[in-house]
Amino acid sequence: MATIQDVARMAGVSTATVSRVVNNRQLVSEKTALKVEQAITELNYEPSVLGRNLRTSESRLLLVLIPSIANPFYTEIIRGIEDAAIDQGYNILLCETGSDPKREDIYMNLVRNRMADGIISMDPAVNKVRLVELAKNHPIIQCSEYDKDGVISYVTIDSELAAYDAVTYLLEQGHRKIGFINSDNQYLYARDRYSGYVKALGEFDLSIHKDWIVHVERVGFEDGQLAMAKILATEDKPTAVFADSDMLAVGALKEIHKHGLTVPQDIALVGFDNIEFSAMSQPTLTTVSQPMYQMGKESAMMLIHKIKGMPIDNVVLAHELLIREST
Amino acid sequence: MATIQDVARMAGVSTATVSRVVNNRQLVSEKTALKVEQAITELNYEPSVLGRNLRTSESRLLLVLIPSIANPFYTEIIRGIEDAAIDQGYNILLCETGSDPKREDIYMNLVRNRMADGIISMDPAVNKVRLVELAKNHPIIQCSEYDKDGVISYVTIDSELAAYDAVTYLLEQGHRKIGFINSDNQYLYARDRYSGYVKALGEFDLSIHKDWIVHVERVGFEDGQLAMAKILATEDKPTAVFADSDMLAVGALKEIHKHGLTVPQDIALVGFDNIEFSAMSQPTLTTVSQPMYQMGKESAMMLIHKIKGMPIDNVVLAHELLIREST
DNA sequence: ATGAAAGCGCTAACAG
DNA sequence: CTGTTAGCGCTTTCAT
Repeated sequence: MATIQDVARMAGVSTATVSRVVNNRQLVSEKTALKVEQAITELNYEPSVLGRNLRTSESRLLLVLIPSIANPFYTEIIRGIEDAAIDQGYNILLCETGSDPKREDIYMNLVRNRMADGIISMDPAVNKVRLVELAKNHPIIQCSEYDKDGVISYVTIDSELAAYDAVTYLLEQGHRKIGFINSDNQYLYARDRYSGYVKALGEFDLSIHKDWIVHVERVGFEDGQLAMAKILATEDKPTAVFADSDMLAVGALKEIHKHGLTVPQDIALVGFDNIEFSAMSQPTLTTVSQPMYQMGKESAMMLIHKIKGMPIDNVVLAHELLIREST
Repeated sequence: MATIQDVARMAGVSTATVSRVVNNRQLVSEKTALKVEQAITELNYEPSVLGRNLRTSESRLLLVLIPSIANPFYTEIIRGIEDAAIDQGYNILLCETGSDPKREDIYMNLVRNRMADGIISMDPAVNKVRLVELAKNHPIIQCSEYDKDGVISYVTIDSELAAYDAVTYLLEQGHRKIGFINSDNQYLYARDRYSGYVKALGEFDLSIHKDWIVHVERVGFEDGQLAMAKILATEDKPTAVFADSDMLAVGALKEIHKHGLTVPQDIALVGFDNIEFSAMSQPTLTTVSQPMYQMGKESAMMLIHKIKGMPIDNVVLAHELLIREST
């Protein structure tokens, strides 16, 4: 591996000149620049980012914390982050935490250690205390998940309004018995969506029917199945169900079919997130779509601005109800 | 940000001693170690990996190249890589290339620049020339995809045998008209699976029926739909279809339903990969399962061994035919 | 336009 | 057991 020294020696110039050629060609005379470039190709020289970073103390690497890459919800967001980051000369480091504090620690240390310049956290289960602590000294943005009162800047949608819109749509379709498969209340978005659900029912003078509300710990296919099984086991079954996530909805769908019922004839179903598969299921899923690509893009830009010391504001983006075959 | 110097000064020792406490506590007397640790917590010191890496010229970072994180096939593999890597004191850098040479370049440069110690490539469309070139100077492993004659070590399954097994199973079920949705022939695995398909048919004295074989450019849901539409448009429809990937199979499933046909009664369907969704579709998909977690684990271990200069051998793992509702 | 020299934060001989 | 010292590869004043 050739170093800047080797190039300098071969070109008969100083390392400073080589560095200039690599970074600011215009500061060097055409003639020497040519000599240097020749040496560079000859030696197959590639500057060591390590040396450069140590000197400039920036890595141009962005950390993206996600609980699981298996969750398709994050796919589009990440694409948005990536595009914006690369456009700004940054690369991203995808970190799957599995919501495991140990893994989180390893990755958070990467920014402490100056291996990365900042973090975009999308993990709703992340250790908030540690994250806030870290945010004191390092640029950190939350995407999708957030704290209302928090010190950490965020990009998100209005979860309460989104749930309100979905449930209101079902009500307008004539449904009066509406079930709700929701995430654990430890998550702010779950509490927000619950508020939206309650508010929508309230406007139609409907009261809460506890049996129709099921909380799940994880947001997976099986959890959706189990939750739906519980709802179907109630005496007075709902005619529509709003699920907090498409993964849950797809699980619910499977369970409904298993009971010999049809969607949307027997039970209407609304999901959340507009993951790729929600358009592939049988029937396709009505769902609340978040502007995921844009969320990613916005958070990357916010983070980079923060890294550069520019002022930033929280961003709340608009959602959209996608009406498909399941309602 | 405190540096090792600050800690040394505060503890009244040399930087070497601080370094020892951080890396090899046992080389330092209990008393001084305590003093140093006190200073470390006091100053909230975190060693800079940049400095360390520059010195040791290793980053303990592994690059994982995938075409798309959206493809669930890679999920389990990555989990395997991650577990093995973390266990060995390495972290992984997930790089989505989108099979775009420019993106690939950026990521490949990361190892040239000594930001990463090695690469696990899972991109079948990766620029082979560049990869082979890079492999001359840097540790690189291919996972799932590979070159038979190649210089790059790999972990994979026997694609030909896997396809042979799947098609033979359909033949044993009594099917004689078997369609095949295959990836583009530029991919070695596609050619291998074609051989397996031909071989199985040959053993039952069946000849190739060109109309029943459709090649797709991408391995997505829509591609599966389109391919199946073509097959269903043939005069003499097959009674079974083998798809090169579960994503294709799920698309095919949708198309079959659209035509008012039933699986497996009218058409039996076999997928490939055993992605999570293959167990969620309606009906669930018979599929060829690759030992994805183990593939990931093996490739990570191989790469780390290679980085450490240990000798390594190619690995071919066993597949398994998972019989479910679609056949 | 170019070179000399200092130093980013760390580790690893070597010496004591 | 501990300190001294010499860099790892690079950028960036400060001179010239």
